[in-house]
Formats: sequence, C-alpha cells, structure tokens
Amino acid sequence: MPSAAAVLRTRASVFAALGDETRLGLLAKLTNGEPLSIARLTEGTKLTRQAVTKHLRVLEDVGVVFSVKAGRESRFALDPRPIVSAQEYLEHVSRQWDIALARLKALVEGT
Amino acid sequence: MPSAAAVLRTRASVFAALGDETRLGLLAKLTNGEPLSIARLTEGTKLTRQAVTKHLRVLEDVGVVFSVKAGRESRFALDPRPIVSAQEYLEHVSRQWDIALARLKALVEGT
DNA sequence: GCAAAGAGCAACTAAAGGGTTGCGTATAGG
DNA sequence: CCTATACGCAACCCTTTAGTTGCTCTTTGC
Repeated sequence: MPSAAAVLRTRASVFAALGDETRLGLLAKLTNGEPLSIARLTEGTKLTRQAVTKHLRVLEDVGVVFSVKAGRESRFALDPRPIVSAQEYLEHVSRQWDIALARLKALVEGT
Repeated sequence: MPSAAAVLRTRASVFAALGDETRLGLLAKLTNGEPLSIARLTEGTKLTRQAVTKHLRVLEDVGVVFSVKAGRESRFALDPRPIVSAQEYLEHVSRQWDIALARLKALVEGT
C-alpha cells in the first residue's frame, strides 16, 4: 500500500502532465484509439519533433500514454487508466463539497 | 462563444493549477465547505504564509477558489464549478477512448 | 547499397515556478 | 493608545520546464 503522501504526489503529477495545452492536444489526437508515430503527432503543431517527443515523455512518465516500437518508428497510444483515476478523484472532491454544503445549510437552518 | 483554442488553454491552466501537491492539499482542506483564512491554511504546511498565498492566487486565477475579506483576514473558499468541468472533460476523454476501442475491435473481428 | 525517413541523445537558452526574506499597512482588542 | 495578528507587495534566488539546434543511428525501399 503506497503512503498517502505518495498517492498525493502521483495525482499531482498526473494533473501537471495534463496541465499543458500542447499535451492536451496530443491526447486529443490519441483518443481515437489508433497509435500514432511521433512524426504523425508532430504534424500541425508548430513545434519541433524534439519538443513533441519531450511532451510525450512527460505523458509517458505519468502513465497516460505508452509507446510501442514498430520498425523505425515508435507509436504512442493512450492508456486511460490514470485519466479515469484522476476523473474519479475530481468527482470525489466535488461530491464532498456538496455534502459539506448540505451539512452547513442544515446547520444554519437550525436543522 | 470562446474559441476552441481558448477553451483548451483554460482547461490546461485548470489542470496545471491542480498539478501541485501543495495545492491539492489546500483544496482538501477547503472541501469541508468552511472558508479558511490564509494563516489557517498555512498551518501544517512547512511553508511560509507567502508561499501559501502564492498557491492560493494560482488557484484563484483559474477560478477553483475565491476569497472574501473579513476584517483583517481574507478567507478562501472552494468553487467546484471548474473542477466539475475538468472532471466532465476527463470523463469525455475516457469515454471517447472506449468508443474508439470498440470500433477498432469490431473492425478487426470483421464486424 | 544508398538516400531518405523516423527517432534518440546531448548541450544549450530563455522563461516560468516555487520559495524565501524584508518591509509596510490595516484591523482587533486589551 | 499600542501591540500583536493577518495580510499585501516587491525583490531576489534556485530549479524546472519548454523549446531549439546539431549530430548520430537505424530502418525503409528503390
């Protein structure tokens, strides 16, 4: 069982990886399921292939993406599991908020 | 209607704001609904009040948090709307991925 | 067998981020 | 009043990050 602090750190790093316009764009290209090469992912980005590569490494480090070598090119595909995890966390936060608000409201209204 | 690029940029900045361990900790303290002062939020952080203030500004800039002045202290409270929006986006991404996978699978199996 | 395509690696730069310290200001309360 | 509390602002430092350039290596395909 990972410590609570480690969980926090992991979650933060996933959000950090998602916290970039370019990387969100890359994810969008990968949501259709088909693994894409770096050259392919670079098209239409105004960036160098190297820059895109770095972004992909960031995404790969947090597990949102993984790569498979196919001949001379390495294809990247999406792994939705960390995304689902992050999504559930946000759901949890807003849910806790709702519960807390209801509780406070009941308090004010004298129950 | 904001442009698609602007939407992307906004979303990215929200994720970026969430992409920090300290800030996730601050959010956690605010999920119980009660607005807290900066001094209060600084307790148990190993950080300076100034550092915490900066983090709060980051959260405030993306609308995840807002402040209300109360005498000599300014209290921060959570606004779950951007969080809900981010959550829905992640849900959308993983959902698209599921759909795409199903489609690819059907293709391979010859429909 | 050779040119072109697809990538990896390393060094470098500019800018952004996280953090601190120091100082000034307003409010609460004895 | 006068002190302690709660902040805001600004300057500064160090580290990380985004991006580029240049070079090398492997694979493709004619």
